[in-house]
Parts: sequence; C-alpha cells; structure tokens
Amino acid sequence: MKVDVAIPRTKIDMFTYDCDDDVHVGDLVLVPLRNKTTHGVVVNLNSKRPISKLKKIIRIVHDRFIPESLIALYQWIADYYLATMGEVLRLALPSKILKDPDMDVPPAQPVVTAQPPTPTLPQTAAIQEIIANLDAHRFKTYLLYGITGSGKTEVYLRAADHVITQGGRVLILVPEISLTPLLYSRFKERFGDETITIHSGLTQKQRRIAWYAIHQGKYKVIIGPRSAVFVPIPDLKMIVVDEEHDTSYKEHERMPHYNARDSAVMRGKLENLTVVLGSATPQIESYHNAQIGKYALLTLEERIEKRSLPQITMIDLRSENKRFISPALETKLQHTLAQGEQAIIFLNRRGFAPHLICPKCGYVVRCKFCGLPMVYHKPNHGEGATLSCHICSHKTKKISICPHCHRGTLLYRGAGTQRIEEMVNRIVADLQDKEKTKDISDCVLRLDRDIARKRGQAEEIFEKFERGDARILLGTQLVTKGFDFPDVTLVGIVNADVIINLPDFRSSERTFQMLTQVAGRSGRGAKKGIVLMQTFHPEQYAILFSQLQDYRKFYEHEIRTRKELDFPPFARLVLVRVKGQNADRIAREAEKIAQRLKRIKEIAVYGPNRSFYYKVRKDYRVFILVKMQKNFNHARLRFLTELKPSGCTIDVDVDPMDVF
DNA sequence: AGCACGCCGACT
DNA sequence: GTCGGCGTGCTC
Repeated sequence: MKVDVAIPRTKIDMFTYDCDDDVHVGDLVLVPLRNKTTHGVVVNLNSKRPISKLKKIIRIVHDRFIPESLIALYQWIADYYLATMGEVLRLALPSKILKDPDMDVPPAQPVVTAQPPTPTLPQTAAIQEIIANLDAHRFKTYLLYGITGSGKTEVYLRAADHVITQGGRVLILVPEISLTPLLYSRFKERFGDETITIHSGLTQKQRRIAWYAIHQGKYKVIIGPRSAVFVPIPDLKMIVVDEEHDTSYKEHERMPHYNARDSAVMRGKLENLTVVLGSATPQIESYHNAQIGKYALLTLEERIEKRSLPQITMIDLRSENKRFISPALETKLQHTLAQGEQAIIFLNRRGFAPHLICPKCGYVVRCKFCGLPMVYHKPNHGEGATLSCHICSHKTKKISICPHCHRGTLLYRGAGTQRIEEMVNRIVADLQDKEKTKDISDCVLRLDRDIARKRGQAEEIFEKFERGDARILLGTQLVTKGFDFPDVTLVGIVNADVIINLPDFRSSERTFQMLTQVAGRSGRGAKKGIVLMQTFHPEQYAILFSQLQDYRKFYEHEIRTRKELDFPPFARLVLVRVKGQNADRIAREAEKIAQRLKRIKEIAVYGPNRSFYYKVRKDYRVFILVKMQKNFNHARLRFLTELKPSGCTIDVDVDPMDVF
C-alpha cells in the first residue's frame, strides 16, 4: 500500500511511502528520509501522489497515535491557512514528544474541595442550555456574552462538572499572556488533581509528561493556550475558549497562521462537541456569527450578587493643560486611599518617557535600526538608565546632550508607567502630609514587562496587591485581566487613546475591548466602583461606547462600518508580508506578486504598501492586502506560499489580526 | 524545516 | 594552504 506521511519540522506537505496493509491513518511511524530516519504521522491511505521511487515505512511506532478526527482538523488548518501538514505537525507534535514516546504516568487523584456558589438566574439559564446540548451529543457553538463580573467562569465550571459526571473530558483554551491564575485556581479547587495546565513555563520534560498523561486520558480538565487545541484528548465533549476575542489566539509569527478559536470550532464540528466561546467584549466576527445563527447566543447582562457596573467618567485631556494626571483623577485617587480602598491605574505604555527631544533643534532620538523614537527607561533591577526601541529591543545608554546640534539638553516628552509611578508616589506623599496619621508609604505597585520579566513575578505582585500590602496597582495591559480584586473601587485610565490611531481596521474594536476590560476591574466587590477615563478623543465612538458600557451599540456602529468598507466579517482578508534587507529588491518582488494577484479578477488587491513599521532591525517590510468574498476559494492563493525569491521572506496570513 | 553541497574571505 | 560564511536545492 502507498500512504502519505506528514513529517513535523519539514516545510513539505507530506511524503509518500510504501508499507504493508496494517497501517492506519493517525499511526506514528518511523520512516527513512534522506540518509536518516525520522518520525512521521500517516495522514492518507491509498496515496495517489505520483512519486516514482518509494521507500518503505520502517515500522509503526504507535498504532492510531492521533485520532482520525484530529488528522482531519490538522488537514483543515493546513488547507485553510495555506500551510503544509509538515508545518501543522510541528505544533501538534512538539519536538520532545517524539523523543521517547509512550511514557507511563501515574493517574491523577480527584479531590473535590470547593463549595460551588449558587448561580444567578441568567447563569442558570446558560448552564441549562449548554447541558441540554451536551446531553444531545451534537455539535453546537455558543457565544457566551457576559459583561465583566457576570460570572462566566461559573458557567464553564458547571458545564464542565456535567461533562465529567458523564465520564467525558473538557478542554479550556485561555489567552497566552494572562496565564489566568484565577481561572486555573477556580478549576483546581473544583476538580482537584483532575485538572492540568499546559503553560509556557513548563520544561520540555514536564511538557512531555503532561502530553502523554492527557493522551492517555489521565486528566478530565485540560487548560492551555492556543496550541492546546492540537492535543489528542480521549472522550472530549466540550471546548471552552475563554476571552475568545483575545488576539493571542491567533498565531501571527509563523506558519501555520491559525486562529485557535476558529480551529476549536472546527474541532467541535469534526468531533461532535459543544463549544463555548466566552467574552465580555466578543470579537465583531463572533457576535456577527451569533446574529446570523451560526453560533447560539447566551447572555449574562448583570453582575453576580446584584453588583452594579462602575460609573465611568470621561476627562477631556484637551482642557487639562498637558497634565498627565488630571486634578480630578488626583482627587479621586486620594479619596480612594483615604477610604481605605484600592485603585488600579492603567497606561498602555512602558518606560519613563516615549521620546527624548532637543528643545533647541527639535531632534528626536531614534533607533538606528528601525527609525522609531527610542523610549527612555529609568534604572530597573540594577540595570542603568537606557534608551530602548520597543520594536526591536535595541538598547543604548541614556544621553543628555543633543547628538545633532550639541547645544540642547534633551527633554522628556510624554509619559510611560515609570513616570506615572513617580507622580502617583508624589500624590500619595501629599496625602500623607495632609492626613498626617497613617503611613501609606510603599503603597504603589508597578506591573509591566520591565518589572515582571520572569514567570511568577507578575503573580507575586498580584498576590501582594490582593493581600492589601499595596493600595495602588499601576501598569500596562498586564493589570487588565487574570485576577479579581474585590477592594478596587477606582480604575484610572491615564490615556484611553494609545491604540486608537493605529492604521488598522480593528483599532476601534481593540480600543473598545481594552477600555471595557480594564474598566471592568472596578467595583467587583461589595462597594460600588468608579472609572476615570482620560482621553483626547471623547467623541470617538469606541471611547464613547466604552464609557456608556454598551457593547451592542458599539457592535451596531462597528458592523455598519465594516459593511460599508466591505471588511470582515463581510469579506475575507489575506495579508501578504514581504520582508528583506534590500529595500529595492523587496519593493520589486512585492510589485511582481501584486501584479500576479491582480490577474485574478474575483479578488481586490491593495498595495504593495510600506508597513507601519517599515524598517525593523535589518529588515524592510512591505505588504499586500488581498480582499475576497467568503465564497471565493482562497486555496487559489496557495502559490504565494511557494514563491521564494532570493533575499526576500514572504509570509501569507489568512484572516490576519493586524493589517499594518 | 533541516541538511548537504558549493564557492569566496580571515586565520593556525 | 584551511575554517566557515550563508545562497541554493532536495527530501517520498
């Protein structure tokens, strides 16, 4: 028999081998390749590929290693994202998995500890709906739209509990960055050691042990980031995608450029599962799918325990005289501290100042590799003051005198978290002078990637804040998710506009999501919360609707815009990125590609254009945006992935998250 | 993707 | 004279 074998870590789709008739789809096999042997997975029987001189499979290492339904998922991913099976298998079977297959793992012990809370009425309705579908054993995708603090996790837990009682298993996908210690601990306290996480901090060995334990069915609840969608799980009944709008579900670095949420829905279809996509701010495409009946909509529109949403007040920075922290925010912050409550201050920008500018000649210090302004960082962990490029991470020593005119002393322009930290510390000190009595020094905690470099450091800061050892948590996106702080009654958003002006059709959506998520940190306990949102664009609809806390109004506005401009979900996008060290060469090659694309009359071709980050390190980057109707067979664009002009790297991204 | 082959610069 | 740079080409 002739069979097709996909080999992980090759760029080639599949290889064809001769073998006996006892081979099945999904078998892990050892095959000769060149002058070596390697592992591969059988993906097709009775191959029709016209290869003349076939080699023979050496042996079957593991019979039916990957179930046929998962091979079908891998094939769908390879087809849809214009990748090869070899590339998909790299993610499905990470390198160390194959080193020493079939290791034995001790079984997990179930420990039930936590007393589950009583669900609210809307939670009960959602749970019942999901359970009814689980009992019917049919494929269905739910979009669980639940506002911040409405208790989506309890819905997941109850549904998971039902699955486990019936002898099934559950896969929970979580966003990469958040690592969601909260979600994990809630599953752990409900299902004990039957829960396992596959997070990025695992060593290769731990990862292999976990993989085989899951493969052998030793765990009931599997929690992991996007790559967990590839893991074989026996008797899988349900997949939950928490924070389904999160961009980390999309692999944007390399092939395959898959979206784990959409892959989870496809896995649900192929394995006949119940799929639950949860979010307080669903991606526009997802809510649209719920509107047209592709997904079933479940809503949770009240917070648990009758808590109310915070009151959000906008502060127009145009009338604030260039102050980074307005008097209103300063007053509220002092008030919050005086009341013994906690506050979160959010700014989506690291460092002390985003620019260094010369007052004499206007020169701005820029990265010599990327051309973008260098960010000034004050000393962190024993590392001295530096200038850092946030695109390529290139660092230089801080300079004081303008290197251009040699006359001016460089000034700081703008503010990052370090600068805001200094200001907040001053506000705290002022309050202490006024109130005299209580010592609230050392009460500000900063959390950003400069502080939390290693795994566990972010958790340490979160735990310190949770214990009440600090009163103000100040930081970047890291502070917007993962933990629940009941004593936080004030959220201050230093600048709501940071990502609104990116040249991307999703910049409004991203802004709305970010603001809604961070605002949702306020008032999650017994006391009512408030949010102060500083902005230069109070009339911009993403900012306005986030202040009104009205997802539906935002959706209605956004979907109209998408319709008018014929953007997703109405059309499909494919982004072709071309990069290389020679600017002229990539411009020429990109132009050739664009010309070739323009011969396909069913598609619209935009570009080539220079990328928003045109030069990064040694590379220049241009892109071509291709837009097509959903019924266009985009497999016709596969030729793009097979081009290899010398000196250029071409990257093809179906359903890109960023188009700049 | 890896890995070999192959032709041009700074070293024992 | 060699070690090694990474451009090109192939793997069933």
